[in-house]
Amino acid sequence: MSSAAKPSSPRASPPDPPDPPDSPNPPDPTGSKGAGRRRRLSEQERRSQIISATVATVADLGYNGASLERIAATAELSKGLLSHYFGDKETLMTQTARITLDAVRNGIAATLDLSVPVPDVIRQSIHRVAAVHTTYRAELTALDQIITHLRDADGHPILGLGDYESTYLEQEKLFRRGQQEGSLRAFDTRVMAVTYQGALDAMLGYLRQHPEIDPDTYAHVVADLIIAAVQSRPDS
Amino acid sequence: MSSAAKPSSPRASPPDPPDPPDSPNPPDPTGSKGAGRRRRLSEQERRSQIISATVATVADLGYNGASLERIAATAELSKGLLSHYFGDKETLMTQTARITLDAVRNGIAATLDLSVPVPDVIRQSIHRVAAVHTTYRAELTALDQIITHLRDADGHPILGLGDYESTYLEQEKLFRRGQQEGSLRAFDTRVMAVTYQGALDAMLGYLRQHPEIDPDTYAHVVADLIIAAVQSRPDS
DNA sequence: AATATTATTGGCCGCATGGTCAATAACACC
DNA sequence: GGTGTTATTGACCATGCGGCCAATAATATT
Repeated sequence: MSSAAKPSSPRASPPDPPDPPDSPNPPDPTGSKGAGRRRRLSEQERRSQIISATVATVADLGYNGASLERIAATAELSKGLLSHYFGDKETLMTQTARITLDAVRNGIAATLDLSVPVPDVIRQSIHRVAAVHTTYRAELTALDQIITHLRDADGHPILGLGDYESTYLEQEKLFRRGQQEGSLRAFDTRVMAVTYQGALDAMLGYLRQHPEIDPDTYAHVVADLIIAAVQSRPDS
Repeated sequence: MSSAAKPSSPRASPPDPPDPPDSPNPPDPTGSKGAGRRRRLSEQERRSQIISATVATVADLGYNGASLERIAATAELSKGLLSHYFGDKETLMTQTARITLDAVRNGIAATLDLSVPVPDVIRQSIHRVAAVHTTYRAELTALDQIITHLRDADGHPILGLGDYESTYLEQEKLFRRGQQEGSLRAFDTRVMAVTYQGALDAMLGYLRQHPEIDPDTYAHVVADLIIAAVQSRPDS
C-alpha cells in the first residue's frame, strides 16, 4: 500500500517502436504475482491497482504531472484501461480521493481508544495523526493534490474542504463530551474543531518538510499545546 | 485591484482586415486611463497590470484554468506580452507569488501595534488576518494555488512552505518576548509558531467556505483559544 | 481441443496550451 | 511633420494530453 507501484522504468517505452517481438517482461503466466505480458484479473484487483498507481504518481509528480499515460506506466498497464474502468480522468481522481480518504481515516480511527478521558483521546489522536504522516505519506500528499486541483468545467473546485465536515462533526461530538464531563472548558466547538484540524494539517506539513524530526516527539509538544487550550482550568 | 483591467475593447481587432483607414482611438495621449487600440506604457505599469490579471485569473479559475491566453484576456492584452516581460509561465507565476505574498504580509503587519503585551499582539494579529481574508481574498486564493501547483521539471514543488520560514522566525521572536515578559508560559516556540500558522490558515479556509460568518466574530473566538494555549497560568 | 468471450493493448485524433517571431503601430525626439 | 525606436500584436508551431477504438490474446466454456 505504501509504495504502491514498482520503480521499474522511469521512462516509458517509446511510442513508435514498442519493443516489437520480445516481451519486456519474462513469460510468467497466470501463476504467481509476476505479470505475463497480458494479465487478466478481476475488476476489484485492477481498480485497486490503478488507484494505487494514481496515488503514487500524484504524490510524486503532482496533479499536473500525473497524466493518464504516466499513471498507466506506473501501474504497468496501458492507458486505455484507465478509461475502461473509470471513464474519464475526473472520475478516476474523484474515486481515488474518496477511497484514499476513507483508508486514511480508518487508519487513524482504528486504534483509537475512546473510553479514556477526552484530553487523553485528543493526545492519542495527535500521535496517531503524526504516525499516519509516516505510514500514509503518499496518500496524504496525493489527497491534498487532488482536492486542490480537481475542478469542474467552470474552473471551480469540486472537492472542497466540505469533506472535512464529517470530521468536524466527529470532533465536535468529542469536545462536547469533554465539556459535559468537565474535563474541557467551555468554548465554541465548531471553531475549535476547525482550529484543531488546522493545527494537525500544519503538523503534517511541517513533518513532511522536516523528515529529520521525530513525529512522536513533535506530536507530544503539539498535544501539550492543544490540551492547554481546551482543558478546563480552576480560574478563567 | 480586484477586477484588474480596463473594460475598453472587449474584442481585439480582427486578424486579416485590421480596421484599415479610420483612427480607432480618440486622440488621447499619455494622459488619462482611456485606452487606444494599442497603448504603450512603462514596464512598471505593465508588469503590475499583468500580475494583477494573473492573480485574478488564478484565483477564479485555478492554476490549471489560468492559461497564458486567459490571463492575457483578463489583462486585455496579447499573450506575447506575457512572454516578453516574464519569459515563461513558471517565472510569471513565481514573480506573482513573491510580490503578492509581500503585499499580503505588509497588509497584515502594517497596522500592528507591537508595544502592547504579547497576548494582545496575538489577538490583534488574528483579527488582522481575518480581515485580510476579506481584503485580499483573491490574492490568498491565488497564492495558495500557485504554491501548491507550481513544480519544477521533475514534478517536485518549487515554492514549498519554506516561505513560511521567515514568518515562523518572526512569530518565535514574539513568543520568546512574551515568555521573558512572563505573559506567556513556557513552550516550544517553533512548534507553537507552526501550530499557530496552521490555525490561521484553517481560519482563512473556513471563512472562505462560509462567507456568511463574520470574520471578526470568528477571529475573536480563535483568539481566545490561542491565548488560552499560550498564556501563563498560575498552576500547572 | 476448439470456440466464444472479453479484458487488454497500442496507436490514433482533436484540442488546448506554452512559447516564438516577424509585422505593426504608438510614442519620443528632432 | 517626419523619422526612428521599440512596445505590442496576432498568427504560427510543436508538444503533450485526454479520450477513443479496432485488433489482439488471455481466459471461460463446451
